[in-house]
Amino acid sequence: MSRSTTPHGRTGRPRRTSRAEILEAARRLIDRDGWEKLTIRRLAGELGIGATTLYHHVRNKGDLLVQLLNDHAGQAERPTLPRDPRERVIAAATAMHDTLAAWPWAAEVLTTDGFLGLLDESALWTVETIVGGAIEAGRTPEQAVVAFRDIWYYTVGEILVRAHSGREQAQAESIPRHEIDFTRFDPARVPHLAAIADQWPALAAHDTYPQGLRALVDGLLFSECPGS
Amino acid sequence: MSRSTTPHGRTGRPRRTSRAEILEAARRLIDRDGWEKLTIRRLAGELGIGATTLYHHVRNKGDLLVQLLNDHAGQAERPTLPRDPRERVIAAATAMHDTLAAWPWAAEVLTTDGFLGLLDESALWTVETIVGGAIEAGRTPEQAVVAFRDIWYYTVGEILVRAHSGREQAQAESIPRHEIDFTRFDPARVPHLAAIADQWPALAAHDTYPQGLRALVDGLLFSECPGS
DNA sequence: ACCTGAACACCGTTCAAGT
DNA sequence: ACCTGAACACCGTTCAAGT
Repeated sequence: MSRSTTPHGRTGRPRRTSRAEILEAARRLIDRDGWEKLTIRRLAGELGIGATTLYHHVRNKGDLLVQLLNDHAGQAERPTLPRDPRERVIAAATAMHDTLAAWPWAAEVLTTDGFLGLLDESALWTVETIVGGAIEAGRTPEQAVVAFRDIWYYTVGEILVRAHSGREQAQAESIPRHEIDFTRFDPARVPHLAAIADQWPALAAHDTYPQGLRALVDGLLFSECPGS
Repeated sequence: MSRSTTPHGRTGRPRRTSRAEILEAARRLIDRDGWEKLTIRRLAGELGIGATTLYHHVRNKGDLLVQLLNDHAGQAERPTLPRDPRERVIAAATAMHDTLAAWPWAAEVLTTDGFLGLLDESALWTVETIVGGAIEAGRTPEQAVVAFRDIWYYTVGEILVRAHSGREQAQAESIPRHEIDFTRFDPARVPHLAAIADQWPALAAHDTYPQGLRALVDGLLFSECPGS
């Protein structure tokens, strides 16, 4: 009982670096320098410890990311869900989207079909809500799973495209981002692109996720002409 | 006229490494070792030249990928397009999808909103066809661009998720892919997931791109109850 | 039980020099 | 005009050793 500060009752050298400290430092690093800069070595530097010490707290870099992700998902607040199944599916998908959009690196980690196995329940309520809503809308469980995956594909695609677009000025353009030369379009070969050329940049700036989501949900779950 | 073998009429040391050779070696490397292994250094090794020599033919790694991508897109054959606008949009999106699915790294490169500026016309016909089809279906040019982008998000998401899932055995799982433990789902908290748990792996194996695409296209372009 | 430096096997990219 | 080795500033990860 003389060591009430070591809860596990372990003996030996007291740990100087906690899981919470590591995740906090990682978040600080991401917020300050961008998530591309989150490396094992830099994180160790941020913590003031040797790079190799980190491997006593984290299995590898992937493990670090998964821990960070679950922590992030756990902190996001759950919206109140509408009764109507269509609106409920949309609310859940939007919550999923917004949580990931705030931390685009998470989407990168989650581009894995087995990603479900890595999430804890604080993040899984979105999946549950979408599948449940689809079933309530009259789909079979199989169709509901397919609907979830299609919504997932759309969501992750939107986030990744936007995340990579956003790094424009942040990164010293490794892929040359020469402004799109729309005048180059040959009206004879690509007439619609040529006609729309000058409006494209303005249109590309819009956030079209919500409309696209509604279209996808309607097509997946309510294709028999919504008339209620 | 004494140097008809140097078409540009240049003088000096003849080039030993051509653009075609570089792209061919890169393809060989990708096919043999996987695209994660395509590095400037390995590619140079494959060609039997110094890594730094490559920088006389390629601006940087991003430039190499874009060249490879345009080359790949140029070789893909164009399907005959249906007259019906819905089927035409779907055919174009599917062609886009299939071309990228064969080379998933391309999708990674293309997760950039400015990607259009990097493609040449052999790849742009899909964009043109989708935008044109949407307009023919009665959408405004603005809506047509939004529709294209939503289809693009869905397509790129599907490919990236599948590409990263496929590396399961290829890569020494850096992110732990412990088989999803579906029994862990608490029926009280995630009832639908718990109920569907045992069927999930089988459902996840299915290719749902075509159905999802149809749903999205219907929702985007034909939401006013298709009854023709 | 916890932390460490040195080392391994890599990256992309630049620069001054060679032919 | 083309090609080169050496070097710079990084990676993730492992291992034997220290406290």
